[in-house]
Amino acid sequence: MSAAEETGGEDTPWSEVTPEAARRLLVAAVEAFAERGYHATTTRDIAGRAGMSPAALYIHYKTKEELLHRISRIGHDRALRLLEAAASGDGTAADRLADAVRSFVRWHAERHTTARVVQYELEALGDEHRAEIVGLRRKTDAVVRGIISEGVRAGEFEVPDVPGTTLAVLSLCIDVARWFNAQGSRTPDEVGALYADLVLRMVGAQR
Amino acid sequence: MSAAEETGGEDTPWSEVTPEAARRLLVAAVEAFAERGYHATTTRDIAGRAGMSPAALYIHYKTKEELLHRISRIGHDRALRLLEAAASGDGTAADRLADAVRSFVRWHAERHTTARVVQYELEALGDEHRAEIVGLRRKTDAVVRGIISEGVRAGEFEVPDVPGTTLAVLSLCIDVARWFNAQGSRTPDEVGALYADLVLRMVGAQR
DNA sequence: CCCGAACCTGAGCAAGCGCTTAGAGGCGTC
DNA sequence: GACGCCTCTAAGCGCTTGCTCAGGTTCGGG
Repeated sequence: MSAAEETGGEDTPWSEVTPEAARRLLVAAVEAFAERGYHATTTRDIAGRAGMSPAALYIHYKTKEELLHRISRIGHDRALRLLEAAASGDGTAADRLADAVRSFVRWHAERHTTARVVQYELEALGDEHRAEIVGLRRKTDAVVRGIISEGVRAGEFEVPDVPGTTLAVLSLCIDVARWFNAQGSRTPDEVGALYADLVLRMVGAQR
Repeated sequence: MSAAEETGGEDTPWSEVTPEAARRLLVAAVEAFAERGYHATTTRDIAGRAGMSPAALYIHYKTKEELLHRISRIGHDRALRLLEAAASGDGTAADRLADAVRSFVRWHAERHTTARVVQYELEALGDEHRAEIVGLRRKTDAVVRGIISEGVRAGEFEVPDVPGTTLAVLSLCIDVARWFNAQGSRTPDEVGALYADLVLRMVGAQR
């Protein structure tokens, strides 16, 4: 089992959120935001799903936007750590790229509810919060570009446009959150394997 | 110039919408929906951008949702026609696939404002309208899967999972609408060329 | 010159929004 | 057993929302 897979299994997704009532509200918000979108979700809906009155929300969070920020922050952190774990593993660049894509995609499929909010509700954030998240996304981009660059330098990959290919690889992986359906015929593992193979083809790795 | 490129140039994007006031409202709605999202856009904002009073909107459209449906319908029609033009061209499967991706991606980049609404605001549609649009998307999927299947049958491509690869190719192309920025360093043509190359790699075409 | 149809506006309604406030209840501490 | 602290609720405030409607303007045809 690779380094990425060891840290990929996430048993208690929101364990960093305390107290328990705050976590219940946050989980309810993730569900609601993923289903309807941030703007179409009401604070009454979130509180209702958590079994509380609307006012209870404001004991744990200053605004509805703070809820989105917390979700986005934690999700981006986790996704970034998955990529960094894979990138820092040993093995060829192809191994590490496949590892990174596999665990990144698996996370986006398995936790597609969270991922949808994290990846597609960015524009609802306030200016400072959005800037913070954009910083995390740049780090994500740098990790993937790093692996691809190393593969090119080592002669493993054949990539004419490294930044463009990096963008495409990440775009492909992220969009899994949009279309993935838990009732569909593919498991997160299957999608991860398929995508790892496709990405190795994209960078011209000899497979 | 290929068949796809001939029909790809779209001079008067919303010429099918009449009268002129209805078109102005629709263009304003596209801009607003793309910037803020459907739910965060108010009818007052749309009417304001079109230089009219809020009430004027309801002379031309029954509801705000009807505006979104019209936009989505026209956009999906146009994207589907681009793909069908490329698919029905002559040339190898690789030629046609590259052609399809090139024009599809170029449309998503060039008209990324429209494409963003068309591709990412689907869930704001009412049930019957959404069902209609989902039908168009299935057609889109079938066109791409058709080209890839033909390439496999002709021995041009080497694809273990045709439906999965089709899904990935379309996902990759569609997501251009999300990240493409007109002020960025890449032109729609450049992105189209890059993506056509990447997709040929994904299907294992000998290039 | 007037009519009717098409188009548009100003004013506003009912409903729903994010968020606040006053106060009730539980709980460990002294 | 009175205390302060934390958590939560009932009620509701001020505002915005999608949408409506009575009435005004414009204009081609008779």
